[in-house]
Amino acid sequence: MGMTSVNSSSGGTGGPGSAKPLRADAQRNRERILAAAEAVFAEKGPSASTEEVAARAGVAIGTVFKHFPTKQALLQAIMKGLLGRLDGEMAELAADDAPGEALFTFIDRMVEQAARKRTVVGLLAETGVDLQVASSVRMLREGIEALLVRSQEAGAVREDVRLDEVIALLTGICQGALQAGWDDDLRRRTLAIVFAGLRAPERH
Amino acid sequence: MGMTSVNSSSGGTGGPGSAKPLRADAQRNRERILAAAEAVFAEKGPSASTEEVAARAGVAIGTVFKHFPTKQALLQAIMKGLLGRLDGEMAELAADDAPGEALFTFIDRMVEQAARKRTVVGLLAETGVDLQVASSVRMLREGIEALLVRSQEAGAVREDVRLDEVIALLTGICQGALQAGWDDDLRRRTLAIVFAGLRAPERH
DNA sequence: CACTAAGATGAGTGGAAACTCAACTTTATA
DNA sequence: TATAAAGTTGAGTTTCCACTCATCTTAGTG
Repeated sequence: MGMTSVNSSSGGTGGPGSAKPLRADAQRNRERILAAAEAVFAEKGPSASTEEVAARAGVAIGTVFKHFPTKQALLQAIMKGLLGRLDGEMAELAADDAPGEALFTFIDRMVEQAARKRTVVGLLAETGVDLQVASSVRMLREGIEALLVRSQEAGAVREDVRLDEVIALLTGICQGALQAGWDDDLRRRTLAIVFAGLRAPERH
Repeated sequence: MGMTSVNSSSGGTGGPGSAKPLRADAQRNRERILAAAEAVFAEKGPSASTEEVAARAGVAIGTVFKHFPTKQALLQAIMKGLLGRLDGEMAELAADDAPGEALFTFIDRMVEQAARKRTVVGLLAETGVDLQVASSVRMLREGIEALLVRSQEAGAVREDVRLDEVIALLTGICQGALQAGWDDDLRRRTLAIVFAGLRAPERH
Protein backbone atom coordinates (compact mmCIF):
# COMPACT_ATOMS: atom_id res chain seq x y z
CA MET A 1 0.00 0.00 0.00
CA GLY A 2 3.06 2.22 -0.19
CA MET A 3 3.73 4.22 -3.30
CA THR A 4 1.39 3.67 -6.13
CA SER A 5 3.09 5.45 -9.00
CA VAL A 6 1.17 8.54 -9.90
CA ASN A 7 2.44 9.17 -13.39
CA SER A 8 0.36 8.75 -16.46
CA SER A 9 2.74 9.22 -19.37
CA SER A 10 2.44 13.04 -19.28
CA GLY A 11 -0.09 15.17 -20.97
CA GLY A 12 -1.51 13.62 -24.12
CA THR A 13 -5.14 14.46 -24.71
CA GLY A 14 -5.91 10.84 -25.16
CA GLY A 15 -3.09 9.02 -26.93
CA PRO A 16 -2.29 5.74 -25.19
CA GLY A 17 1.48 5.46 -24.84
CA SER A 18 1.47 8.79 -26.65
CA ALA A 19 4.25 11.27 -27.37
CA LYS A 20 7.43 12.17 -25.48
CA PRO A 21 9.21 10.25 -22.73
CA LEU A 22 9.91 13.14 -20.31
CA ARG A 23 13.43 14.01 -19.35
CA ALA A 24 14.71 12.65 -16.02
CA ASP A 25 14.55 15.89 -14.06
CA ALA A 26 11.17 16.71 -15.51
CA GLN A 27 9.81 13.40 -14.31
CA ARG A 28 11.19 14.04 -10.87
CA ASN A 29 9.67 17.51 -10.70
CA ARG A 30 6.33 16.30 -11.94
CA GLU A 31 6.14 13.85 -9.08
CA ARG A 32 7.29 16.41 -6.54
CA ILE A 33 4.63 18.81 -7.72
CA LEU A 34 1.93 16.19 -7.52
CA ALA A 35 2.97 15.22 -4.01
CA ALA A 36 3.19 18.83 -2.87
CA ALA A 37 -0.16 19.66 -4.43
CA GLU A 38 -1.80 16.73 -2.73
CA ALA A 39 -0.43 17.81 0.62
CA VAL A 40 -1.30 21.47 0.22
CA PHE A 41 -4.79 20.91 -1.11
CA ALA A 42 -5.42 18.29 1.52
CA GLU A 43 -4.65 20.86 4.20
CA LYS A 44 -6.17 24.02 2.79
CA GLY A 45 -8.69 22.81 0.27
CA PRO A 46 -8.67 23.45 -3.45
CA SER A 47 -8.60 27.22 -3.00
CA ALA A 48 -4.98 27.11 -1.87
CA SER A 49 -2.73 28.98 -4.29
CA THR A 50 -0.59 27.43 -6.97
CA GLU A 51 2.37 29.40 -5.65
CA GLU A 52 2.12 27.58 -2.37
CA VAL A 53 2.20 24.29 -4.19
CA ALA A 54 5.27 25.42 -6.13
CA ALA A 55 6.98 26.53 -2.96
CA ARG A 56 6.29 23.26 -1.19
CA ALA A 57 7.53 21.33 -4.21
CA GLY A 58 10.66 23.45 -4.34
CA VAL A 59 10.15 24.58 -7.93
CA ALA A 60 9.16 27.84 -9.62
CA ILE A 61 5.58 28.57 -10.54
CA GLY A 62 6.40 28.40 -14.20
CA THR A 63 7.35 24.78 -13.77
CA VAL A 64 4.01 23.92 -12.25
CA PHE A 65 2.23 25.52 -15.17
CA LYS A 66 4.54 23.76 -17.60
CA HIS A 67 3.37 20.40 -16.31
CA PHE A 68 -0.23 21.33 -15.64
CA PRO A 69 -1.41 24.13 -17.92
CA THR A 70 -4.20 25.20 -15.57
CA LYS A 71 -4.99 24.82 -11.93
CA GLN A 72 -7.95 22.69 -12.90
CA ALA A 73 -5.61 20.32 -14.70
CA LEU A 74 -3.50 19.96 -11.59
CA LEU A 75 -6.54 19.34 -9.46
CA GLN A 76 -7.77 16.77 -11.93
CA ALA A 77 -4.44 14.97 -11.95
CA ILE A 78 -4.58 14.67 -8.18
CA MET A 79 -8.15 13.54 -8.32
CA LYS A 80 -7.25 10.89 -10.81
CA GLY A 81 -4.53 9.58 -8.53
CA LEU A 82 -6.77 9.52 -5.49
CA LEU A 83 -9.54 7.80 -7.34
CA GLY A 84 -7.11 5.29 -8.75
CA ARG A 85 -5.86 4.37 -5.31
CA LEU A 86 -9.39 4.17 -4.02
CA ASP A 87 -10.18 1.88 -6.85
CA GLY A 88 -7.34 -0.41 -5.95
CA GLU A 89 -8.44 -0.53 -2.37
CA MET A 90 -11.89 -1.38 -3.53
CA ALA A 91 -10.73 -4.26 -5.67
CA GLU A 92 -8.88 -5.59 -2.65
CA LEU A 93 -11.97 -5.41 -0.50
CA ALA A 94 -14.08 -7.04 -3.18
CA ALA A 95 -11.74 -10.02 -3.20
CA ASP A 96 -12.03 -10.31 0.54
CA ASP A 97 -13.85 -12.95 2.51
CA ALA A 98 -16.58 -10.92 4.18
CA PRO A 99 -18.74 -9.94 1.25
CA GLY A 100 -21.38 -8.39 3.45
CA GLU A 101 -19.07 -6.04 5.28
CA ALA A 102 -16.96 -4.93 2.34
CA LEU A 103 -19.21 -2.03 1.46
CA PHE A 104 -19.27 -0.80 5.03
CA THR A 105 -15.53 -1.04 5.36
CA PHE A 106 -15.06 0.88 2.17
CA ILE A 107 -17.39 3.68 3.18
CA ASP A 108 -15.70 3.91 6.53
CA ARG A 109 -12.26 4.22 4.99
CA MET A 110 -13.34 6.74 2.43
CA VAL A 111 -14.97 8.96 5.00
CA GLU A 112 -11.92 8.71 7.21
CA GLN A 113 -9.74 9.81 4.31
CA ALA A 114 -12.07 12.65 3.46
CA ALA A 115 -11.67 14.10 6.90
CA ARG A 116 -8.01 14.53 6.16
CA LYS A 117 -8.18 15.34 2.47
CA ARG A 118 -10.20 18.37 1.66
CA THR A 119 -9.28 17.94 -1.97
CA VAL A 120 -11.54 15.09 -2.84
CA VAL A 121 -14.50 16.66 -1.28
CA GLY A 122 -13.76 20.17 -2.43
CA LEU A 123 -13.46 18.91 -5.94
CA LEU A 124 -16.64 16.94 -5.80
CA ALA A 125 -18.37 20.12 -4.81
CA GLU A 126 -16.85 22.18 -7.62
CA THR A 127 -18.78 22.40 -10.78
CA GLY A 128 -16.42 21.31 -13.55
CA VAL A 129 -14.86 18.06 -12.53
CA ASP A 130 -15.85 16.19 -15.65
CA LEU A 131 -13.53 15.67 -18.58
CA GLN A 132 -10.60 13.35 -17.95
CA VAL A 133 -11.65 12.54 -14.44
CA ALA A 134 -15.03 11.39 -15.57
CA SER A 135 -13.73 7.97 -16.51
CA SER A 136 -12.14 7.50 -13.11
CA VAL A 137 -15.36 8.51 -11.47
CA ARG A 138 -17.18 5.99 -13.57
CA MET A 139 -14.75 3.30 -12.46
CA LEU A 140 -15.28 4.22 -8.87
CA ARG A 141 -19.01 4.17 -9.38
CA GLU A 142 -18.86 0.72 -10.86
CA GLY A 143 -16.67 -0.46 -8.03
CA ILE A 144 -19.10 0.75 -5.45
CA GLU A 145 -21.91 -0.88 -7.33
CA ALA A 146 -20.08 -4.18 -7.23
CA LEU A 147 -19.60 -3.89 -3.48
CA LEU A 148 -23.23 -2.98 -3.03
CA VAL A 149 -24.49 -5.92 -5.06
CA ARG A 150 -22.27 -8.34 -3.21
CA SER A 151 -23.43 -6.99 0.12
CA GLN A 152 -27.02 -7.36 -0.93
CA GLU A 153 -26.45 -10.90 -2.14
CA ALA A 154 -24.93 -11.69 1.21
CA GLY A 155 -28.08 -10.31 2.81
CA ALA A 156 -26.24 -7.55 4.63
CA VAL A 157 -27.93 -4.68 2.87
CA ARG A 158 -31.59 -4.11 2.11
CA GLU A 159 -32.56 -5.16 -1.39
CA ASP A 160 -34.28 -1.90 -2.24
CA VAL A 161 -31.24 0.28 -1.64
CA ARG A 162 -29.92 1.65 -4.89
CA LEU A 163 -26.51 2.83 -6.00
CA ASP A 164 -27.57 6.45 -6.21
CA GLU A 165 -28.54 6.57 -2.58
CA VAL A 166 -25.30 4.98 -1.45
CA ILE A 167 -23.30 7.52 -3.41
CA ALA A 168 -25.44 10.38 -2.17
CA LEU A 169 -24.88 9.24 1.38
CA LEU A 170 -21.19 8.75 0.79
CA THR A 171 -20.58 12.18 -0.69
CA GLY A 172 -22.75 13.81 1.92
CA ILE A 173 -20.99 12.24 4.85
CA CYS A 174 -17.62 12.94 3.28
CA GLN A 175 -18.53 16.59 2.99
CA GLY A 176 -19.81 16.67 6.50
CA ALA A 177 -16.70 15.00 7.81
CA LEU A 178 -14.71 18.11 6.97
CA GLN A 179 -16.58 20.04 9.58
CA ALA A 180 -14.72 20.94 12.69
CA GLY A 181 -15.35 18.51 15.48
CA TRP A 182 -15.50 15.28 13.55
CA ASP A 183 -13.31 13.02 15.56
CA ASP A 184 -13.00 9.26 15.21
CA ASP A 185 -15.71 8.64 17.73
CA LEU A 186 -18.28 10.86 16.07
CA ARG A 187 -17.48 9.33 12.72
CA ARG A 188 -18.02 5.84 14.08
CA ARG A 189 -21.32 6.72 15.72
CA THR A 190 -22.63 8.58 12.70
CA LEU A 191 -21.71 5.83 10.30
CA ALA A 192 -23.29 3.34 12.66
CA ILE A 193 -26.61 5.06 12.14
CA VAL A 194 -26.24 5.06 8.38
CA PHE A 195 -25.18 1.44 8.35
CA ALA A 196 -28.14 0.53 10.49
CA GLY A 197 -30.33 2.23 7.92
CA LEU A 198 -28.74 0.29 5.10
CA ARG A 199 -29.20 -3.00 6.94
CA ALA A 200 -32.60 -2.43 8.47
CA PRO A 201 -35.65 -4.02 6.94
CA GLU A 202 -38.15 -1.48 5.70
CA ARG A 203 -40.53 -0.10 8.31
CA HIS A 204 -44.05 0.35 6.89
CA MET B 1 -45.49 31.61 5.96
CA GLY B 2 -44.92 34.55 3.66
CA MET B 3 -42.58 37.35 4.67
CA THR B 4 -40.91 37.05 7.97
CA SER B 5 -39.38 40.49 8.48
CA VAL B 6 -35.63 40.34 8.20
CA ASN B 7 -34.64 43.49 10.02
CA SER B 8 -32.94 43.54 13.36
CA SER B 9 -32.68 47.18 14.35
CA SER B 10 -29.57 47.79 12.23
CA GLY B 11 -25.99 47.29 13.22
CA GLY B 12 -25.40 47.78 16.92
CA THR B 13 -22.67 45.61 18.35
CA GLY B 14 -25.01 44.44 21.01
CA GLY B 15 -27.17 47.27 22.24
CA PRO B 16 -30.82 46.23 22.50
CA GLY B 17 -32.98 48.92 20.92
CA SER B 18 -29.67 50.71 20.34
CA ALA B 19 -28.83 53.87 18.44
CA LYS B 20 -30.37 55.46 15.33
CA PRO B 21 -33.72 54.71 13.76
CA LEU B 22 -32.63 54.46 10.08
CA ARG B 23 -34.07 56.79 7.51
CA ALA B 24 -36.95 55.44 5.42
CA ASP B 25 -35.01 54.90 2.18
CA ALA B 26 -32.14 53.36 4.10
CA GLN B 27 -34.47 50.83 5.64
CA ARG B 28 -35.89 50.00 2.24
CA ASN B 29 -32.45 49.54 0.71
CA ARG B 30 -31.26 47.41 3.58
CA GLU B 31 -34.07 45.00 2.97
CA ARG B 32 -33.54 44.99 -0.78
CA ILE B 33 -29.88 44.21 -0.27
CA LEU B 34 -30.63 41.39 2.12
CA ALA B 35 -33.14 39.89 -0.28
CA ALA B 36 -30.82 40.25 -3.27
CA ALA B 37 -27.90 38.78 -1.33
CA GLU B 38 -29.95 35.82 -0.27
CA ALA B 39 -30.98 35.16 -3.86
CA VAL B 40 -27.51 35.61 -5.33
CA PHE B 41 -25.71 33.57 -2.72
CA ALA B 42 -28.35 30.90 -2.90
CA GLU B 43 -27.66 30.54 -6.60
CA LYS B 44 -23.91 30.95 -6.81
CA GLY B 45 -22.69 30.20 -3.33
CA PRO B 46 -20.91 32.56 -0.97
CA SER B 47 -18.14 33.26 -3.47
CA ALA B 48 -20.45 35.36 -5.61
CA SER B 49 -19.29 38.95 -5.78
CA THR B 50 -20.70 41.79 -3.77
CA GLU B 51 -21.13 43.78 -6.97
CA GLU B 52 -23.56 41.23 -8.23
CA VAL B 53 -25.56 41.58 -5.06
CA ALA B 54 -25.57 45.35 -5.44
CA ALA B 55 -26.68 45.05 -9.07
CA ARG B 56 -29.52 42.71 -8.22
CA ALA B 57 -30.62 44.97 -5.38
CA GLY B 58 -30.53 47.96 -7.69
CA VAL B 59 -28.12 49.95 -5.54
CA ALA B 60 -24.46 50.95 -5.79
CA ILE B 61 -21.71 48.90 -4.21
CA GLY B 62 -20.99 51.64 -1.75
CA THR B 63 -24.45 51.27 -0.36
CA VAL B 64 -23.98 47.62 0.32
CA PHE B 65 -20.80 48.35 2.22
CA LYS B 66 -22.51 51.16 4.09
CA HIS B 67 -24.99 48.71 5.53
CA PHE B 68 -22.65 45.76 5.91
CA PRO B 69 -19.06 46.86 6.42
CA THR B 70 -17.60 43.58 5.18
CA LYS B 71 -18.77 40.72 3.04
CA GLN B 72 -18.59 38.50 6.09
CA ALA B 73 -21.03 40.80 7.87
CA LEU B 74 -23.47 40.51 4.99
CA LEU B 75 -23.15 36.75 4.97
CA GLN B 76 -23.69 36.65 8.70
CA ALA B 77 -26.78 38.81 8.48
CA ILE B 78 -28.27 36.40 5.95
CA MET B 79 -27.30 33.45 8.05
CA LYS B 80 -28.95 34.98 11.06
CA GLY B 81 -32.16 35.46 9.12
CA LEU B 82 -32.16 31.93 7.79
CA LEU B 83 -31.46 30.45 11.17
CA GLY B 84 -34.15 32.56 12.72
CA ARG B 85 -36.72 31.34 10.25
CA LEU B 86 -35.58 27.77 10.74
CA ASP B 87 -35.96 28.26 14.42
CA GLY B 88 -39.52 29.42 14.03
CA GLU B 89 -40.35 26.48 11.87
CA MET B 90 -38.89 24.23 14.50
CA ALA B 91 -40.96 25.72 17.27
CA GLU B 92 -44.03 25.14 15.13
CA LEU B 93 -43.14 21.51 14.59
CA ALA B 94 -42.41 21.01 18.27
CA ALA B 95 -45.90 22.18 19.11
CA ASP B 96 -47.36 19.75 16.63
CA ASP B 97 -49.26 16.58 17.37
CA ALA B 98 -46.92 13.96 15.96
CA PRO B 99 -44.01 14.13 18.35
CA GLY B 100 -42.27 11.16 16.82
CA GLU B 101 -42.23 12.50 13.29
CA ALA B 102 -41.34 16.10 14.05
CA LEU B 103 -37.61 15.50 13.87
CA PHE B 104 -37.89 13.68 10.57
CA THR B 105 -40.05 16.40 9.09
CA PHE B 106 -37.61 19.04 10.17
CA ILE B 107 -34.62 17.26 8.70
CA ASP B 108 -36.47 16.74 5.48
CA ARG B 109 -37.36 20.41 5.18
CA MET B 110 -33.92 21.60 6.03
CA VAL B 111 -32.29 19.37 3.46
CA GLU B 112 -34.80 20.48 0.88
CA GLN B 113 -33.94 24.09 1.59
CA ALA B 114 -30.24 23.39 1.46
CA ALA B 115 -30.55 22.08 -2.05
CA ARG B 116 -31.75 25.49 -3.09
CA LYS B 117 -29.67 27.63 -0.77
CA ARG B 118 -25.98 27.20 -1.16
CA THR B 119 -25.48 29.95 1.37
CA VAL B 120 -26.29 28.02 4.50
CA VAL B 121 -24.13 25.17 3.59
CA GLY B 122 -21.33 27.24 2.14
CA LEU B 123 -21.21 29.20 5.31
CA LEU B 124 -21.22 26.17 7.53
CA ALA B 125 -18.18 25.01 5.65
CA GLU B 126 -16.35 28.32 5.96
CA THR B 127 -14.11 28.70 8.93
CA GLY B 128 -15.12 31.94 10.60
CA VAL B 129 -18.84 31.86 11.10
CA ASP B 130 -18.77 32.35 14.81
CA LEU B 131 -19.29 35.70 16.45
CA GLN B 132 -22.82 37.06 16.20
CA VAL B 133 -24.16 34.02 14.48
CA ALA B 134 -22.95 31.73 17.21
CA SER B 135 -25.96 32.46 19.40
CA SER B 136 -28.35 31.64 16.57
CA VAL B 137 -26.52 28.41 15.99
CA ARG B 138 -26.85 27.57 19.63
CA MET B 139 -30.58 28.21 19.46
CA LEU B 140 -30.87 25.94 16.47
CA ARG B 141 -28.89 23.29 18.24
CA GLU B 142 -31.13 23.45 21.25
CA GLY B 143 -34.18 23.28 19.05
CA ILE B 144 -32.94 20.17 17.33
CA GLU B 145 -32.16 18.66 20.67
CA ALA B 146 -35.71 19.26 21.81
CA LEU B 147 -37.08 17.57 18.70
CA LEU B 148 -34.73 14.65 19.20
CA VAL B 149 -35.68 14.14 22.82
CA ARG B 150 -39.37 14.29 22.01
CA SER B 151 -38.93 11.78 19.22
CA GLN B 152 -37.07 9.45 21.52
CA GLU B 153 -39.70 9.77 24.21
CA ALA B 154 -42.30 8.89 21.63
CA GLY B 155 -40.26 5.80 20.83
CA ALA B 156 -39.65 6.87 17.24
CA VAL B 157 -35.89 7.20 17.52
CA ARG B 158 -33.36 4.89 19.10
CA GLU B 159 -32.42 5.88 22.64
CA ASP B 160 -28.71 5.74 22.03
CA VAL B 161 -28.71 8.30 19.24
CA ARG B 162 -27.09 11.53 20.37
CA LEU B 163 -27.44 15.10 19.26
CA ASP B 164 -23.97 15.23 17.75
CA GLU B 165 -24.72 12.43 15.36
CA VAL B 166 -27.97 13.97 14.25
CA ILE B 167 -26.26 17.25 13.52
CA ALA B 168 -23.38 15.53 11.78
CA LEU B 169 -25.84 13.68 9.60
CA LEU B 170 -27.84 16.81 8.96
CA THR B 171 -24.90 18.93 7.87
CA GLY B 172 -23.49 16.12 5.81
CA ILE B 173 -26.67 15.47 3.91
CA CYS B 174 -27.22 19.19 3.45
CA GLN B 175 -23.79 19.48 1.91
CA GLY B 176 -24.38 16.50 -0.28
CA ALA B 177 -27.72 17.82 -1.41
CA LEU B 178 -25.93 20.59 -3.28
CA GLN B 179 -24.51 18.08 -5.68
CA ALA B 180 -25.86 18.02 -9.17
CA GLY B 181 -28.43 15.31 -9.61
CA TRP B 182 -30.15 15.56 -6.27
CA ASP B 183 -33.77 15.62 -7.22
CA ASP B 184 -36.76 15.20 -4.93
CA ASP B 185 -36.82 11.47 -5.45
CA LEU B 186 -33.19 10.90 -4.55
CA ARG B 187 -33.59 13.08 -1.49
CA ARG B 188 -36.56 11.08 -0.32
CA ARG B 189 -34.83 7.75 -0.84
CA THR B 190 -31.62 8.86 0.82
CA LEU B 191 -33.37 10.31 3.82
CA ALA B 192 -35.43 7.15 4.06
CA ILE B 193 -32.24 5.22 4.67
CA VAL B 194 -31.05 7.64 7.30
CA PHE B 195 -34.41 7.67 9.01
CA ALA B 196 -34.45 3.90 9.03
CA GLY B 197 -31.09 4.04 10.75
CA LEU B 198 -32.38 6.45 13.36
CA ARG B 199 -35.41 4.26 14.03
CA ALA B 200 -33.82 0.85 13.81
CA PRO B 201 -33.03 -1.06 16.98
CA GLU B 202 -29.33 -1.74 17.39
CA ARG B 203 -28.04 -4.84 15.62
CA HIS B 204 -25.60 -6.89 17.74
C1' DC C 1 -39.24 76.37 1.38
C1' DA C 2 -34.66 76.22 3.33
C1' DC C 3 -31.45 73.67 5.43
C1' DT C 4 -28.67 69.87 7.05
C1' DA C 5 -27.28 65.51 8.21
C1' DA C 6 -27.96 60.89 6.74
C1' DG C 7 -27.54 58.35 2.84
C1' DA C 8 -26.28 57.03 -2.04
C1' DT C 9 -23.03 56.99 -5.73
C1' DG C 10 -19.33 54.77 -8.57
C1' DA C 11 -14.66 55.59 -10.16
C1' DG C 12 -10.59 54.39 -7.86
C1' DT C 13 -7.18 51.65 -4.76
C1' DG C 14 -4.86 47.62 -3.16
C1' DG C 15 -3.98 43.11 -3.10
C1' DA C 16 -4.25 38.37 -4.32
C1' DA C 17 -3.89 34.76 -7.47
C1' DA C 18 -3.84 32.51 -12.19
C1' DC C 19 -1.20 32.46 -15.97
C1' DT C 20 2.87 34.10 -19.59
C1' DC C 21 7.40 34.44 -21.65
C1' DA C 22 12.14 35.82 -22.75
C1' DA C 23 16.35 34.59 -20.81
C1' DC C 24 18.93 31.12 -18.62
C1' DT C 25 20.24 25.99 -17.21
C1' DT C 26 20.37 21.11 -17.71
C1' DT C 27 19.95 16.62 -19.88
C1' DA C 28 20.87 13.59 -23.49
C1' DT C 29 23.06 12.53 -27.68
C1' DA C 30 26.68 12.51 -31.50
C1' DT D 1 32.91 17.84 -25.04
C1' DA D 2 29.96 20.55 -28.03
C1' DT D 3 25.31 21.27 -29.18
C1' DA D 4 20.41 21.49 -29.44
C1' DA D 5 16.18 20.46 -27.57
C1' DA D 6 13.84 20.15 -23.30
C1' DG D 7 13.18 22.13 -19.01
C1' DT D 8 13.39 25.83 -15.45
C1' DT D 9 13.06 30.37 -13.76
C1' DG D 10 10.62 34.45 -11.72
C1' DA D 11 9.42 38.99 -12.77
C1' DG D 12 5.71 40.64 -15.12
C1' DT D 13 0.68 40.82 -17.01
C1' DT D 14 -4.08 40.29 -16.45
C1' DT D 15 -8.21 39.61 -14.09
C1' DC D 16 -11.11 39.80 -10.38
C1' DC D 17 -12.83 41.39 -6.19
C1' DA D 18 -13.25 43.47 -1.54
C1' DC D 19 -13.25 47.77 0.13
C1' DT D 20 -12.76 53.40 0.19
C1' DC D 21 -14.00 58.21 -0.31
C1' DA D 22 -14.93 62.73 -2.35
C1' DT D 23 -19.00 64.28 -4.27
C1' DC D 24 -23.77 64.51 -5.12
C1' DT D 25 -28.90 63.47 -3.53
C1' DT D 26 -32.66 63.11 -0.53
C1' DA D 27 -35.52 62.57 3.70
C1' DG D 28 -36.94 64.79 7.44
C1' DT D 29 -37.51 69.05 10.36
C1' DG D 30 -38.63 74.12 11.65
